[in-house]
Amino acid sequence: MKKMTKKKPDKQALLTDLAQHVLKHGLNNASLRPMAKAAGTSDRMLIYYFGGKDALIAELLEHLASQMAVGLDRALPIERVETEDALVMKVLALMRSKDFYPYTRVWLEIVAGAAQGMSAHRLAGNRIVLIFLEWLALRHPDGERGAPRTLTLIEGCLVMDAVGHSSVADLTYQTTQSVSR
Amino acid sequence: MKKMTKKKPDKQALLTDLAQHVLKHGLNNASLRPMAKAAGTSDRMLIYYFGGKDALIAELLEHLASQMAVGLDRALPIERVETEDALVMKVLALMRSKDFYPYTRVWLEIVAGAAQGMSAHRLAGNRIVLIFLEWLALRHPDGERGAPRTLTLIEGCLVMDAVGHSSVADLTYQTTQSVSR
DNA sequence: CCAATCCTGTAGCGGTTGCTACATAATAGT
DNA sequence: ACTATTATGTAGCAACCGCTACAGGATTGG
Repeated sequence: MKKMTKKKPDKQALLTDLAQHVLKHGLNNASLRPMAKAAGTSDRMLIYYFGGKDALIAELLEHLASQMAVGLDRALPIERVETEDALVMKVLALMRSKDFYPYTRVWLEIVAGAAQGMSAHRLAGNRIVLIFLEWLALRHPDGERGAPRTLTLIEGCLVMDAVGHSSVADLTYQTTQSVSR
Repeated sequence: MKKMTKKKPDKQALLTDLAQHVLKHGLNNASLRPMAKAAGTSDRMLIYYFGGKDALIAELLEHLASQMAVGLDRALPIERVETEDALVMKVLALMRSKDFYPYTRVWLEIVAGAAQGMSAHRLAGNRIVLIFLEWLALRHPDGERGAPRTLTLIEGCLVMDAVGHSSVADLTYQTTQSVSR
């Protein structure tokens, strides 16, 4: 009974194609048949591999989180930035960049889904924040002590960007002058 | 030819019921037939009144924005709060409250939709931010100069909340001590 | 009162959704 | 070589989607 020989045919490759499709077309309207076509298979096979759409989405989100992690690591070297403002500026430039923005977009979908109580989204979103925090801590002038606040600020900026208020977002770090706290 | 007598039968009342349904069940999965049932009509009539689903959603988002505005005004009196941190704390408590959270939830859906390029969502989201900024400026210790940064911070906190990282959100204002900027 | 317009219910259309039944081909293990 | 397991295509199902055609009822202007 040696049945554990070939369990995963190429699931990883499949996931990469699926992620590609979702990054381009969004997570909400991702239905089996279009995704299957994008991955070069049939809906029939997707369900065969993953067991159902929910499971597929869960694995896909997990994959996206990892992919996002390596993208982050590759984008900015591990070295401390002088000030929080400079760090926010750099990170925002990355998140808005043509290459990375698809991830930002699907990230916001994950957040919305999590808020609606979808557990897979909540799980993946939670992990992504952890990844991000760790990543930030290595570059933040205050290390892991400063990362949470900075991340929160960045997320707020992404929200502003999404609804066409990038200028509001920029106001939060360009003006370093005194703010009564 | 006096045809302009009864143009809007009760559209406003309809919108209120529709909004109620969306606040409870989410914006993404809002399809005509369930919404119609929630509003006491038929999908047939919804399309007759609004012209189509897209137009309905657009009007609905507009309605939600207004409803949100009055909700905000009613929740906190117009008086300046001592510090930014205290203000953030108060606003967050509101956004997380049982009564208001449905709005927060659909707000995140609007943001995600806007990021996906849905114009109605972008429009409504943009307006909501303006409403929020104005509302904040009247309560912020620094007035309209401090509102943008505070709003961005709050939005970031909402994102953290959504994915189960409220503690990260709270770290951003509970610790008022020095942060190198 | 008649006719024109407005309102609304019924039924259905063409499309998509996730998923399954069935048959078959390929690939093993012995 | 035979058999058991795995892999994959074809066809289709029941449910839902937004929307429309049609008909009849209600209302209103003349």
